[in-house]
Amino acid sequence: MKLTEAEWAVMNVVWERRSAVAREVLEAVEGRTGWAYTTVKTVMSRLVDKGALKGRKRGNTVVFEPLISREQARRSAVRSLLDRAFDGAFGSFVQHMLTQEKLSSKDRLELERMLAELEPRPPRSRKEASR
Amino acid sequence: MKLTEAEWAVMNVVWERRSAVAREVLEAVEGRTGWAYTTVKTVMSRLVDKGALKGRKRGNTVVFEPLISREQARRSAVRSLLDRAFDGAFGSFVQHMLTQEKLSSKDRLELERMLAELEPRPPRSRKEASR
DNA sequence: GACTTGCTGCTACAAGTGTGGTAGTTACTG
DNA sequence: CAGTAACTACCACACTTGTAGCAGCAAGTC
Repeated sequence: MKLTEAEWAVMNVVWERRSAVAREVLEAVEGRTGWAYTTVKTVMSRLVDKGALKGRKRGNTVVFEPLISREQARRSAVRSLLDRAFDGAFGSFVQHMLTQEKLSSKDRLELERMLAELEPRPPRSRKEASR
Repeated sequence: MKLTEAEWAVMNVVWERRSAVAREVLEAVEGRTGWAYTTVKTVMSRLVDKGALKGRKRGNTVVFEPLISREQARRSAVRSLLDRAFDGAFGSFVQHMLTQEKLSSKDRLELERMLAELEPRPPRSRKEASR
Protein backbone atom coordinates (compact mmCIF):
# COMPACT_ATOMS: atom_id res chain seq x y z
CA MET A 1 0.00 0.00 0.00
CA LYS A 2 1.59 3.18 -1.19
CA LEU A 3 0.45 6.39 0.44
CA THR A 4 1.01 9.91 -0.76
CA GLU A 5 2.13 12.70 1.50
CA ALA A 6 -1.36 14.04 2.02
CA GLU A 7 -2.62 10.57 2.70
CA TRP A 8 0.00 9.99 5.34
CA ALA A 9 -1.06 13.13 7.11
CA VAL A 10 -4.63 11.90 7.25
CA MET A 11 -3.81 8.34 8.14
CA ASN A 12 -1.57 9.44 10.95
CA VAL A 13 -4.49 11.16 12.60
CA VAL A 14 -6.81 8.23 12.13
CA TRP A 15 -4.28 5.78 13.47
CA GLU A 16 -3.67 7.93 16.47
CA ARG A 17 -7.32 8.05 17.45
CA ARG A 18 -8.12 4.62 16.08
CA SER A 19 -11.05 6.24 14.28
CA ALA A 20 -12.00 9.73 13.26
CA VAL A 21 -14.49 11.84 11.38
CA ALA A 22 -13.39 14.24 8.72
CA ARG A 23 -13.65 17.32 10.89
CA GLU A 24 -11.42 15.84 13.54
CA VAL A 25 -8.82 15.13 10.96
CA LEU A 26 -9.13 18.62 9.62
CA GLU A 27 -8.64 20.11 13.05
CA ALA A 28 -5.63 17.97 13.66
CA VAL A 29 -3.83 18.88 10.46
CA GLU A 30 -5.17 22.34 9.83
CA GLY A 31 -2.30 24.14 11.45
CA ARG A 32 0.33 22.43 9.37
CA THR A 33 -1.48 22.16 6.11
CA GLY A 34 -4.07 24.91 5.93
CA TRP A 35 -6.35 22.53 4.08
CA ALA A 36 -10.00 23.17 3.44
CA TYR A 37 -12.51 20.76 4.84
CA THR A 38 -13.30 19.42 1.40
CA THR A 39 -9.66 18.66 0.79
CA VAL A 40 -9.66 16.38 3.77
CA LYS A 41 -12.81 14.75 2.54
CA THR A 42 -11.36 14.14 -0.88
CA VAL A 43 -8.20 12.61 0.47
CA MET A 44 -10.21 10.40 2.76
CA SER A 45 -12.44 9.24 -0.05
CA ARG A 46 -9.40 8.24 -2.01
CA LEU A 47 -8.12 6.35 0.99
CA VAL A 48 -11.39 4.48 1.14
CA ASP A 49 -11.10 3.73 -2.57
CA LYS A 50 -7.66 2.31 -2.19
CA GLY A 51 -8.68 0.25 0.79
CA ALA A 52 -6.73 2.02 3.50
CA LEU A 53 -9.76 3.31 5.34
CA LYS A 54 -13.26 2.14 5.80
CA GLY A 55 -16.07 4.57 6.49
CA ARG A 56 -19.13 3.71 8.49
CA LYS A 57 -22.07 6.04 8.39
CA ARG A 58 -23.29 7.09 11.79
CA GLY A 59 -26.32 9.28 11.40
CA ASN A 60 -25.33 12.23 9.40
CA THR A 61 -21.61 11.75 9.36
CA VAL A 62 -19.11 9.11 8.44
CA VAL A 63 -16.71 7.63 10.94
CA PHE A 64 -13.53 6.34 9.39
CA GLU A 65 -11.30 3.63 10.69
CA PRO A 66 -8.10 2.22 9.31
CA LEU A 67 -8.11 -0.96 7.29
CA ILE A 68 -4.36 -1.18 7.22
CA SER A 69 -2.06 -0.91 10.18
CA ARG A 70 0.44 1.80 10.65
CA GLU A 71 3.18 -0.80 10.84
CA GLN A 72 2.13 -2.25 7.57
CA ALA A 73 2.22 1.12 5.88
CA ARG A 74 5.53 1.95 7.45
CA ARG A 75 7.02 -1.30 6.33
CA SER A 76 6.16 -0.71 2.76
CA ALA A 77 7.39 2.86 2.90
CA VAL A 78 10.71 1.73 4.30
CA ARG A 79 10.93 -1.03 1.78
CA SER A 80 10.28 1.35 -1.01
CA LEU A 81 12.91 3.79 0.17
CA LEU A 82 15.46 1.06 0.52
CA ASP A 83 14.75 -0.15 -2.96
CA ARG A 84 14.87 3.08 -4.78
CA ALA A 85 17.60 4.85 -2.90
CA PHE A 86 19.79 2.20 -1.33
CA ASP A 87 19.86 -0.63 -3.87
CA GLY A 88 17.59 -2.48 -1.51
CA ALA A 89 20.58 -3.02 0.72
CA PHE A 90 20.01 -2.63 4.39
CA GLY A 91 23.71 -2.32 4.97
CA SER A 92 24.19 0.80 2.91
CA PHE A 93 21.15 2.22 4.51
CA VAL A 94 22.51 1.78 7.99
CA GLN A 95 25.79 3.14 6.89
CA HIS A 96 24.06 6.17 5.58
CA MET A 97 22.09 6.67 8.74
CA LEU A 98 25.13 6.56 10.91
CA THR A 99 27.48 8.59 8.82
CA GLN A 100 25.27 11.01 7.00
CA GLU A 101 22.34 11.79 9.17
CA LYS A 102 23.05 13.93 12.10
CA LEU A 103 21.85 11.88 14.97
CA SER A 104 21.56 13.62 18.25
CA SER A 105 23.28 11.73 21.01
CA LYS A 106 19.82 11.13 22.34
CA ASP A 107 18.97 9.41 19.09
CA ARG A 108 22.08 7.38 19.27
CA LEU A 109 21.41 6.39 22.83
CA GLU A 110 17.98 5.33 21.85
CA LEU A 111 19.35 3.23 19.10
CA GLU A 112 21.75 1.59 21.48
CA ARG A 113 19.20 0.94 24.09
CA MET A 114 17.00 -0.80 21.63
CA LEU A 115 19.77 -2.84 20.25
CA ALA A 116 20.78 -3.88 23.69
CA GLU A 117 17.25 -4.76 24.56
CA LEU A 118 17.00 -6.83 21.49
CA GLU A 119 20.33 -8.36 21.86
CA PRO A 120 20.21 -11.20 24.36
CA ARG A 121 17.24 -12.82 22.79
CA PRO A 122 14.43 -11.19 20.89
CA PRO A 123 12.10 -10.25 23.75
CA ARG A 124 8.58 -10.02 22.45
CA SER A 125 7.14 -6.64 23.05
CA ARG A 126 4.35 -6.77 25.57
CA LYS A 127 1.95 -5.67 22.91
CA GLU A 128 1.92 -8.85 20.99
CA ALA A 129 -1.08 -9.16 18.74
CA SER A 130 -0.55 -6.96 15.75
CA ARG A 131 -1.05 -9.08 12.66
CA MET B 1 15.69 17.72 -3.81
CA LYS B 2 12.86 15.28 -4.19
CA LEU B 3 13.25 12.56 -6.79
CA THR B 4 10.58 10.32 -8.22
CA GLU B 5 10.99 6.63 -8.65
CA ALA B 6 11.96 6.88 -12.30
CA GLU B 7 14.37 9.64 -11.49
CA TRP B 8 16.08 7.57 -8.82
CA ALA B 9 16.60 4.79 -11.31
CA VAL B 10 18.34 7.17 -13.67
CA MET B 11 20.33 8.99 -11.05
CA ASN B 12 21.58 5.75 -9.60
CA VAL B 13 23.17 4.90 -12.91
CA VAL B 14 24.69 8.32 -13.35
CA TRP B 15 26.09 8.33 -9.85
CA GLU B 16 27.59 4.94 -10.34
CA ARG B 17 29.47 5.94 -13.46
CA ARG B 18 29.99 9.53 -12.39
CA SER B 19 28.68 10.54 -15.81
CA ALA B 20 26.63 8.92 -18.52
CA VAL B 21 24.91 9.43 -21.82
CA ALA B 22 21.30 8.54 -22.30
CA ARG B 23 21.94 5.30 -24.08
CA GLU B 24 24.14 4.02 -21.29
CA VAL B 25 21.45 4.73 -18.81
CA LEU B 26 18.95 2.99 -20.99
CA GLU B 27 21.10 -0.08 -21.24
CA ALA B 28 21.59 -0.14 -17.52
CA VAL B 29 17.92 0.03 -16.61
CA GLU B 30 16.36 -1.59 -19.63
CA GLY B 31 16.09 -5.00 -18.07
CA ARG B 32 14.24 -3.84 -15.02
CA THR B 33 12.11 -1.15 -16.58
CA GLY B 34 11.58 -1.96 -20.22
CA TRP B 35 11.71 1.73 -20.98
CA ALA B 36 11.99 3.21 -24.44
CA TYR B 37 14.96 5.36 -25.23
CA THR B 38 12.82 8.48 -25.29
CA THR B 39 11.53 7.74 -21.84
CA VAL B 40 15.03 7.90 -20.48
CA LYS B 41 15.60 11.12 -22.35
CA THR B 42 12.49 12.67 -20.91
CA VAL B 43 13.33 11.72 -17.37
CA MET B 44 16.83 13.04 -17.81
CA SER B 45 15.58 16.33 -19.19
CA ARG B 46 13.40 16.74 -16.18
CA LEU B 47 16.37 16.03 -13.97
CA VAL B 48 18.27 18.77 -15.73
CA ASP B 49 15.33 21.11 -15.26
CA LYS B 50 15.20 20.47 -11.58
CA GLY B 51 18.92 20.88 -11.21
CA ALA B 52 19.88 17.33 -10.37
CA LEU B 53 21.87 16.74 -13.53
CA LYS B 54 23.81 18.92 -15.86
CA GLY B 55 24.25 18.02 -19.49
CA ARG B 56 27.24 18.96 -21.53
CA LYS B 57 27.07 18.62 -25.27
CA ARG B 58 29.87 16.63 -26.78
CA GLY B 59 29.50 16.57 -30.51
CA ASN B 60 26.20 15.10 -31.31
CA THR B 61 25.32 13.74 -27.92
CA VAL B 62 24.89 15.02 -24.40
CA VAL B 63 26.94 13.75 -21.50
CA PHE B 64 25.22 14.10 -18.16
CA GLU B 65 26.78 14.42 -14.78
CA PRO B 66 25.19 14.78 -11.38
CA LEU B 67 24.79 18.16 -9.79
CA ILE B 68 23.67 16.74 -6.52
CA SER B 69 25.36 14.02 -4.56
CA ARG B 70 23.86 10.70 -3.84
CA GLU B 71 24.24 11.34 -0.12
CA GLN B 72 22.39 14.58 -0.45
CA ALA B 73 19.53 12.92 -2.25
CA ARG B 74 19.46 10.10 0.24
CA ARG B 75 19.41 12.48 3.13
CA SER B 76 16.39 14.26 1.88
CA ALA B 77 14.64 11.01 1.06
CA VAL B 78 15.24 9.74 4.57
CA ARG B 79 14.18 13.02 6.04
CA SER B 80 11.02 12.95 4.05
CA LEU B 81 10.19 9.41 5.09
CA LEU B 82 10.81 10.22 8.72
CA ASP B 83 8.58 13.23 8.52
CA ARG B 84 5.66 11.70 6.81
CA ALA B 85 5.64 8.27 8.34
CA PHE B 86 7.36 8.55 11.70
CA ASP B 87 6.34 11.95 13.06
CA GLY B 88 9.82 13.07 12.21
CA ALA B 89 10.93 11.11 15.24
CA PHE B 90 14.07 9.17 14.81
CA GLY B 91 13.20 7.13 17.85
CA SER B 92 10.03 5.66 16.48
CA PHE B 93 11.83 5.00 13.28
CA VAL B 94 14.49 2.97 14.99
CA GLN B 95 11.90 1.19 17.00
CA HIS B 96 10.18 0.27 13.80
CA MET B 97 13.34 -0.96 12.21
CA LEU B 98 14.16 -3.16 15.11
CA THR B 99 10.77 -4.59 15.80
CA GLN B 100 9.05 -4.60 12.45
CA GLU B 101 11.58 -5.05 9.75
CA LYS B 102 13.07 -8.43 9.55
CA LEU B 103 16.69 -7.79 10.10
CA SER B 104 19.02 -10.63 9.60
CA SER B 105 21.36 -11.06 12.49
CA LYS B 106 24.01 -9.95 10.06
CA ASP B 107 22.11 -6.71 9.63
CA ARG B 108 21.82 -6.33 13.33
CA LEU B 109 25.48 -6.94 13.83
CA GLU B 110 26.26 -4.40 11.20
CA LEU B 111 24.09 -1.91 12.94
CA GLU B 112 25.84 -2.55 16.20
CA ARG B 113 29.26 -2.41 14.78
CA MET B 114 28.68 0.93 13.20
CA LEU B 115 27.09 2.25 16.27
CA ALA B 116 30.02 1.21 18.36
CA GLU B 117 32.42 2.71 15.91
CA LEU B 118 30.63 5.97 16.09
CA GLU B 119 30.20 5.83 19.78
CA PRO B 120 30.57 9.23 21.39
CA ARG B 121 30.90 7.64 24.80
CA PRO B 122 34.65 7.86 24.82
CA PRO B 123 36.59 5.07 26.36
CA ARG B 124 39.33 7.43 25.40
CA SER B 125 41.39 9.32 27.90
CA ARG B 126 39.13 11.08 30.29
CA LYS B 127 41.09 14.24 29.84
CA GLU B 128 39.35 15.57 26.78
CA ALA B 129 35.77 14.68 27.49
CA SER B 130 34.33 16.75 24.75
CA ARG B 131 33.54 14.82 21.63
C1' DG C 1 27.05 14.39 -51.86
C1' DA C 2 23.09 11.26 -51.00
C1' DC C 3 21.82 7.61 -47.38
C1' DT C 4 21.36 5.70 -43.16
C1' DT C 5 21.55 5.81 -38.36
C1' DG C 6 21.38 7.66 -34.07
C1' DC C 7 20.74 11.56 -31.11
C1' DT C 8 18.30 15.75 -29.84
C1' DG C 9 14.51 18.92 -28.70
C1' DC C 10 9.49 19.13 -28.69
C1' DT C 11 4.90 17.49 -27.94
C1' DA C 12 1.45 14.37 -26.09
C1' DC C 13 -1.41 12.16 -23.09
C1' DA C 14 -3.28 9.27 -19.41
C1' DA C 15 -3.13 8.43 -14.54
C1' DG C 16 -2.06 10.17 -10.08
C1' DT C 17 -2.04 14.11 -6.66
C1' DG C 18 -3.10 18.43 -4.33
C1' DT C 19 -6.57 21.38 -3.57
C1' DG C 20 -11.00 23.03 -3.32
C1' DG C 21 -15.93 24.51 -5.06
C1' DT C 22 -21.20 23.38 -5.35
C1' DA C 23 -25.34 21.66 -4.39
C1' DG C 24 -28.21 18.75 -2.11
C1' DT C 25 -29.44 16.75 2.56
C1' DT C 26 -29.67 15.90 7.48
C1' DA C 27 -30.13 17.49 11.98
C1' DC C 28 -30.15 20.82 15.64
C1' DT C 29 -32.40 25.39 17.48
C1' DG C 30 -35.71 28.27 18.52
C1' DC D 1 -42.02 23.73 11.56
C1' DA D 2 -38.80 27.09 9.37
C1' DG D 3 -34.00 28.56 9.43
C1' DT D 4 -29.33 27.61 9.92
C1' DA D 5 -25.34 24.99 10.47
C1' DA D 6 -22.85 20.98 9.31
C1' DC D 7 -22.24 16.93 6.36
C1' DT D 8 -22.01 14.38 2.33
C1' DA D 9 -21.45 13.18 -2.63
C1' DC D 10 -19.89 14.77 -6.91
C1' DC D 11 -17.20 17.70 -10.00
C1' DA D 12 -13.28 20.56 -11.35
C1' DC D 13 -8.73 21.79 -12.51
C1' DA D 14 -3.93 22.49 -12.50
C1' DC D 15 0.41 20.20 -11.81
C1' DT D 16 3.28 16.00 -11.61
C1' DT D 17 4.76 11.55 -13.17
C1' DG D 18 5.21 7.66 -16.28
C1' DT D 19 5.70 6.67 -20.79
C1' DA D 20 6.51 7.51 -25.40
C1' DG D 21 6.08 9.35 -30.50
C1' DC D 22 7.86 12.54 -34.11
C1' DA D 23 10.59 15.32 -36.92
C1' DG D 24 14.76 17.42 -37.75
C1' DC D 25 19.85 17.60 -37.45
C1' DA D 26 24.73 15.53 -36.99
C1' DA D 27 27.94 11.98 -38.42
C1' DG D 28 29.70 8.06 -40.44
C1' DT D 29 29.41 5.23 -45.10
C1' DC D 30 30.11 4.42 -49.88
